[in-house]
Amino acid sequence: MAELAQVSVGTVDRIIHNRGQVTPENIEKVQAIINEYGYVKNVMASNLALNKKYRFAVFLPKSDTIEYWKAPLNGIQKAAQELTIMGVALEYYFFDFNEDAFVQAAQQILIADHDGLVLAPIFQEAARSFLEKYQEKNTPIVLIDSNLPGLKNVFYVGQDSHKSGYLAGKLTGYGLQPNAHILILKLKSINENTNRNNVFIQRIQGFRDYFKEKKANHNFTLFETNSIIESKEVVAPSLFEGIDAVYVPNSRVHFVARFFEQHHITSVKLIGHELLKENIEYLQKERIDFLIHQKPEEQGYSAIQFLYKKKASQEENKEVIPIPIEIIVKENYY
Amino acid sequence: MAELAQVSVGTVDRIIHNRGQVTPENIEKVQAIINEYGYVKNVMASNLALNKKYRFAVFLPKSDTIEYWKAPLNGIQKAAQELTIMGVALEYYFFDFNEDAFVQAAQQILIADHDGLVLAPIFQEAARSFLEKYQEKNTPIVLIDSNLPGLKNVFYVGQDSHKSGYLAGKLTGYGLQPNAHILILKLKSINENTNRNNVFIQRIQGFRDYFKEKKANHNFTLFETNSIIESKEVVAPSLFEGIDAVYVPNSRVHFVARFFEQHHITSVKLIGHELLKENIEYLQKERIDFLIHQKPEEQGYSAIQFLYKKKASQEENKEVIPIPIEIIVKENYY
DNA sequence: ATGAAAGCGCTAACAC
DNA sequence: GTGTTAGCGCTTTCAT
Repeated sequence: MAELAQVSVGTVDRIIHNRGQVTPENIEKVQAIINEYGYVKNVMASNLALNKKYRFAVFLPKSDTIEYWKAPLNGIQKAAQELTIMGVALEYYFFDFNEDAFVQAAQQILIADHDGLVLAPIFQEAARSFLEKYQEKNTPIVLIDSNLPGLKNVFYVGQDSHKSGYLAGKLTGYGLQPNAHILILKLKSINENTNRNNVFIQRIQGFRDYFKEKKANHNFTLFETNSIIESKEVVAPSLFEGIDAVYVPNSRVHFVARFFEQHHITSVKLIGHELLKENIEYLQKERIDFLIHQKPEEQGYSAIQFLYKKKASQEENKEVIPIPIEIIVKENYY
Repeated sequence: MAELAQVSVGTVDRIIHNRGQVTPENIEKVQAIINEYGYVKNVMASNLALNKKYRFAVFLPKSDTIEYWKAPLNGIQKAAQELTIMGVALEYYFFDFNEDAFVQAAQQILIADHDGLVLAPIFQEAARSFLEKYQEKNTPIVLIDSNLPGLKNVFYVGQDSHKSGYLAGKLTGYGLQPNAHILILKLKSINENTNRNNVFIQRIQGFRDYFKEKKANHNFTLFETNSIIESKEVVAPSLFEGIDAVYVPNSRVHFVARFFEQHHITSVKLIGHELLKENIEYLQKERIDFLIHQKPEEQGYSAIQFLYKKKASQEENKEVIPIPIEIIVKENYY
């Protein structure tokens, strides 16, 4: 910078980072030049000189067994790649999908040393007590996928479950006749006793709220079941008799689609969540009408970007980073 | 890099940029180390040393009078801001929405000197002859918003009009009864004689194709009109009698929504394009059911990012950068 | 064919 | 309180 015009680089530096030790006159002189010439610091040179390193911990379920967790990981890796030149390095802690494994990984994270943490708080209680200890490190924490309300100093990049259930309600209701019969089919999954289950519950609540608010006079009927239909036997086709639309609040809507396919059930609308491969397959086959999701890759991506910005002190203050809710049909999937 | 392990920085540099002047032995030695240690060049240091500047020309209609053009400009500015530290500077050429102004601006661009160009080829013929001359500069060109087929060495970041019309067909047809009556209402606009008009034509074609392919047996009826309904008088409410759904292939769907509002026409589905303020207003009021768009900010953003990557030779080779087609309803607008 | 050295813009340690 | 200086990793020029 044009320090030549006035003083030395040292002084300018002290002023810019207001480390004090400068005469008011000088600080004014330099400020004037800054304003006049519209000086902006060269981030690259700065980073080069600082040679800063950021080490973030990523705490997620193993994604080689559960497709659902691949997407956020992809986003995380993409962000990591983009940010390596900024000195960002990730340390992964993957756990098997059970509470013991979660707790064990948590232990390791506590003894390790990082500049930030992103985690999916699958096991609510375990996550809570882990985070309480972790918070003493005074290092930013970003929750992903499902929230853990009531913790302060914890950021959230994830879905708005109630809102997406509400949207599902809208799409389901759109074009249905009055007195149509809707079935909410909550298929059991490994998430049954986890924090993810709250996501499904909130979606269902959102779904119901939509009809309560908008179609109250339409005499909709809502069933709810926890049946599993991975094997045909568990559910009888009769369950779907007289039903006009089925809403599956978790990612298992493809089971229903397959069931329809096998039993030649057509003309029942089918709405679900998440772009899992199998869901896409039935979307393409036009067995599923709508899939709703909040780009999970983007959640992972944003979480890492957020941590970086936070550390590089490029402001970034909001507590919740919203991810748009997207509507996917066969015709706009790509 | 670990040149210390072998030779001097100079030699390493020559190898990395293969400028020759190196013994095969050395090039092998260094290559080995590169592979082993997974060396990746520090882009920031590189840029610092190179002190490179990129100047891109942005050639768009004035957006202070036409809301439609604000969005891509926003995206462009966002990208510009992110890339200033990479030495990117933009030069804007805005023109009034007429061919003369377009041609005049084009002249200026031809005499100026840039490292890349992004433009909206509103006036097809004028744009064509301009681009033919511009291509001699041998500098990358990115088309935005509407394509100009048949030009080579020209990239496109924009919408897929046929596909989005097709999607509009799907959403319109979803939930309609057989024998429903659909009106395609093409409202006249300033774009009538421009390349943008092709966008609308292609959307309509996509819309029709959807019904041809999927609902042929449903006995849909399609009307088409070029009426303007900015003043009430032009269109009579009777036009909408017996109509179940209206599709407006351009961004003027809010005129229809307002017309419905004024004439208390309800229970006619309304589908359109673009998230203009006024369209959003009627989406919120539930007068418009669906709005389809391909994030125009993202188009602008991607265009600039593309140019930068192209120049910084970070590969980037595809000719068409796809922008997802998004479905917006009241419940997922934010 | 290769090495040495200056400089890109900024930071931080040190000397005055 | 202020100036000087080395060095971040890379490019480029100039000797050798």
